Amino acid sequence: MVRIKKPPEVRSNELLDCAQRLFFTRGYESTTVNDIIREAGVSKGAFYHYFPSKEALLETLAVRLSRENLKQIQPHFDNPSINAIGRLNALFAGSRRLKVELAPQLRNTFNVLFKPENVVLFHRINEALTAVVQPLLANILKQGHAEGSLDASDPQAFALMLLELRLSVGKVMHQALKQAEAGDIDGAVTMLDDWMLTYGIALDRILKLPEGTLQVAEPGFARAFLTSE
Amino acid sequence: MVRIKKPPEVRSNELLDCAQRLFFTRGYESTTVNDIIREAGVSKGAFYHYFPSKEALLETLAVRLSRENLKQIQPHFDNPSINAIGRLNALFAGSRRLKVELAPQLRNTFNVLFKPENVVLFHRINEALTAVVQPLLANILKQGHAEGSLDASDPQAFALMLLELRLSVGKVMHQALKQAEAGDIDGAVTMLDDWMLTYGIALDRILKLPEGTLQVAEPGFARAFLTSE
DNA sequence: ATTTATATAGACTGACGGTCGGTCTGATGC
DNA sequence: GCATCAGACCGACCGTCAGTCTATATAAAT
Repeated sequence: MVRIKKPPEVRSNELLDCAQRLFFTRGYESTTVNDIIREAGVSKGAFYHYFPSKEALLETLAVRLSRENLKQIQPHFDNPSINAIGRLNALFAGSRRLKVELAPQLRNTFNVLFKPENVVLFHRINEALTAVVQPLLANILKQGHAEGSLDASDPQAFALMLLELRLSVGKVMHQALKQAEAGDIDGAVTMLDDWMLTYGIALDRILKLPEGTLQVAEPGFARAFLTSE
Repeated sequence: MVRIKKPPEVRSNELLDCAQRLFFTRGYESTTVNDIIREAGVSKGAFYHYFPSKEALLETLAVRLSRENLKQIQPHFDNPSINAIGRLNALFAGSRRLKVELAPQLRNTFNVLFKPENVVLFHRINEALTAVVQPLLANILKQGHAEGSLDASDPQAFALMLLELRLSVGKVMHQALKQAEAGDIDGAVTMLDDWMLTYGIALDRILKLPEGTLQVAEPGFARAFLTSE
């Protein structure tokens, strides 16, 4: 094979790109290192020059993804001028906008990440994201606690719990997706809407807020997410 | 090798036993099928006579474990004579008793299950357990909602969320264990106690109960769990 | 120009999950 | 007592895959 040399950063990013594309279509386990290097047009030696193992590549990828994700929602995290409730709602609104905009992609992502054979992929990404988001979320909660606008005596703990709760919504989104794909779109929409409602209620209660304070979803969100092309 | 024949149920249970022991000491990925059959004194053929794959064995094991676990806490689930709050507290008390009794074993289990290389093992077991426990928990919540003693408009959703929350405690227990093993026992005890407190608060709030109604831990629980031999 | 460090190639290895052809045993029917 | 059969059990073998190793091309440094 011809020997092509590229700046190291370009190469490793190319590898990450290919890996990401493959992981998110075929899944982590069933994507082989050979698949990745074939796709990237690179030799085994080059691959292992950049990453000590397939796992390490996954780790790097997870970090990259969570960094990218953070960049998108960062604005809502560091705006201490508005109060904590406002920041939380801005956060929800922002991620909602993102979700609807990228719905088709995101649906696919969800479908992949929640497949049982992709637990490893899911877990790594979620862990990286949690590591990045938890302290920021805790910060907002701390601000709110100081302001007296919400009640999170142990911000770190509450932050982790909120993130954990989010997973249950993820699970249900996945379930709804399957149901929608099976044809029962209305049933799926109703289910997801109900859950988002319950999710919002749970969050309000955890932070001792009047019900309806945190807006995690808006009417029509479920349908928009499940059906938009 | 000498050919020894045993009733199918005995054999498959032996295989499950060995697999369980190995998975919980070395981890899932790093236990090979050859390890299992060596330990069980059985041939490859026999193994694949009973289980179509290593994964299928894990699945069966997860189901077995969740069934066993359920048997231990079953009594607290089906006693509709007392009210829902009482049942929930009985459930917590029961699982607490179990935790302290089996602390050393359980510590080991936690340490294994939360290792990043054991996500698959963890996920399968947790999923099987959730599938079994969620409906029962939802039942209690429904009863409580009907009684008016707690507020869980969507029992299924709340049940899943409670189970999800439980995981955050699991994560922290693991963290505390590591800290304790590193020598900082007092720090670990304090951390875990704080989290259990916060956990209890979160549960109370989610179900709209006065703070302190649900007793997820008692003073000294963290120390007992972390230090008992 | 020569050395050194870095980047790339790709054949090769070892381990592992899984398969396959076959054997052994005990039960059933005659 | 013998033939037949199912299914428990054996273990050599296979294909795949992550990871290693040696060789070499290229750029940078001396």
